[in-house]
Amino acid sequence: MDQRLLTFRLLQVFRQVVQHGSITAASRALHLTQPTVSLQLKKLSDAVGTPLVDYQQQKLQLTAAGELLYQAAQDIDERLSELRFQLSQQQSGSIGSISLAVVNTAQYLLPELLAAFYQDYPAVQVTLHIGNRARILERFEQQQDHLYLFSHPPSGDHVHAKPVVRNPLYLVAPLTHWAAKQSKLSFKQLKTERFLLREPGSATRMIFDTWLSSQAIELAHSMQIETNEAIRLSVSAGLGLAVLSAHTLQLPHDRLVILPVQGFPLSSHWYLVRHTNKRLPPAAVRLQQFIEQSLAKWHDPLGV
Amino acid sequence: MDQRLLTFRLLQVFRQVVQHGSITAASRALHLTQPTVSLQLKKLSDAVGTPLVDYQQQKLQLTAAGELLYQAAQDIDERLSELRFQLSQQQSGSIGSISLAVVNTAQYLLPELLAAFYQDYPAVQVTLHIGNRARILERFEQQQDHLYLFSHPPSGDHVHAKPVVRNPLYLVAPLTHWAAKQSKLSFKQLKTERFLLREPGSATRMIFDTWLSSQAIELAHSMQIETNEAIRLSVSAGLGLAVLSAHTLQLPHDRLVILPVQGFPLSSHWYLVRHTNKRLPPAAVRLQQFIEQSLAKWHDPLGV
DNA sequence: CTGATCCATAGATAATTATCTATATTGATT
DNA sequence: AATCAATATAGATAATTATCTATGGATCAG
Repeated sequence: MDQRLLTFRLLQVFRQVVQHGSITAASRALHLTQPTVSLQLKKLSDAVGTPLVDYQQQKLQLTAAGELLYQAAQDIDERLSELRFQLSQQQSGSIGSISLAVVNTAQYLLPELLAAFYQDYPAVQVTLHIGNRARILERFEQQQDHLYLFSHPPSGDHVHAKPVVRNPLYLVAPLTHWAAKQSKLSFKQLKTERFLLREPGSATRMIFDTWLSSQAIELAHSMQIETNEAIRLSVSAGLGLAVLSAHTLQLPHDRLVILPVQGFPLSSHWYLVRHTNKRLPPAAVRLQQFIEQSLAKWHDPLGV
Repeated sequence: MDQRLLTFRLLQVFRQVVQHGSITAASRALHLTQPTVSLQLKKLSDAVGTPLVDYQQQKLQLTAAGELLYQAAQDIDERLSELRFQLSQQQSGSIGSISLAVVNTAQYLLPELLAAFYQDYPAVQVTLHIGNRARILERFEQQQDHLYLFSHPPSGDHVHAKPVVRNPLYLVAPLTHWAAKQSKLSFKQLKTERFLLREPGSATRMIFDTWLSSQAIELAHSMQIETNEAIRLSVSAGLGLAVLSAHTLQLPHDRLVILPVQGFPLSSHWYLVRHTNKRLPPAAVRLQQFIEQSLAKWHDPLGV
């Protein structure tokens, strides 16, 4: 068999000849002239190297080789139909696998959001990577994921960042703190307090540091703690004050009080980030749209 | 997906790109220039309607659509390989289904012969049709079989008949018959005896009738019996004389004696017959060759 | 900053496929 | 013998495929 002479069209014409039982009937069905179909059949038998049809009392029947080829032609046509269906599903975004990477704090945003997404797109599979900002930045640089969620996105030509929700940063104190009773404070009143801070490079830390610089303020005492969860627990226990995202707070459970300090909450956003050059598959486009639409509805439960 | 733009060559080139990991490497493997392969890949993605490859840090990887297409291309290539193998097996004659139709008497020839054939061609399937001459003639006219075995073949333009073995017709008598003691007889001495004959149209009957006409002899008494088996048993029982094929006799079991009548045995052959216009599949060619070669070795156990 | 490597595009050509019309051949039917 | 239906072949043309060379763009290593 000479595969170089084989085309999908020849196989299609052959299948029509078999199914219609004659060259003339097949030519009518295909809107071709009878000599055209006859020649196509001849070309196909040349490609195979042996006759494909025979006539028994003027009735067309397949030779053994023709039977084998017909079955293969059916299998190939069926496989192409399945491919067409798979592609249409994949292109519609209703099926696929997506990789989403978020910094630690963003994990509070996602459980309900992803649960709702799965309701709409049960056949889409989301792999969630959670890490500190440095780790997620590394993944971004290596283009390991489709989408990223940063509160302080990287910058550069290859970064396509879009704010999707506000992320107010509140100054919090333990319930028993003297400042808890005040109705209005300035930050200078608190500059001798101990502040519990995240590691350099974390978004909250960067934003707070930037604000302090803009106010020409230096903290007297600070203590570095690695996770927001530990910071919350430490503030409750009276270890000091802290700046935390509204998305991480769950008052009144937290046993914290938000201090009404002038200039607070610090304004910030969560950004949905993707690589500028990376083409998103349809399912990732769906997830992006879903995140944007869902988070657009978010209202700060702590704000006026 | 636009199947009209798809060719086997495009799929083959695509598979090479994936397997070699780059367009340049694939072009070297295919002995094509790099722009050629790049353009083929673009044509394929145009046919599918979406990009098939992506680059992550200058490293080629498949998109989701590319994964689907690659799998389908692999499946199709595998199916074509299977077809090629099946065709080569079918063309070699080592596989296939054959229909063989023989008249009643020829059934004695075949068991050992077909047993030996199956030893050499275990994957060939032979369907054997046995009937009287009229029935097999009908099958021949309707081109229902690949091969036929006649002792008196039909004639005409569409008949391709080849003698494959001698078929001597002996005159037989019961052991106790007066003629059994003679060392030399002429037929005229027996013309008053009762002859047990097959039905008109049977080969043995036709050949014997032809001989009688050539000798200007008419039988005084005759009795028609439908099967050779019944004729043998009847001769043994003393009902009369008969003309039987050497292939049907199994002396001494038969309790018969062959009369040494001048002009006997009548000379006859078995013919392997096929339709002139009917193209034989390779396995049927094998069977034909096998039958010819096997029966060429046959020696009449009753002759000198 | 330069050179190497890989990929994409433009322009071009040869080969091949797909299709047409015209007509001859074969076999069956009237 | 004439007619009809189906098929095969010849000659021709338009469309498409497959491939080339030339060259520009992007990225990385030295």
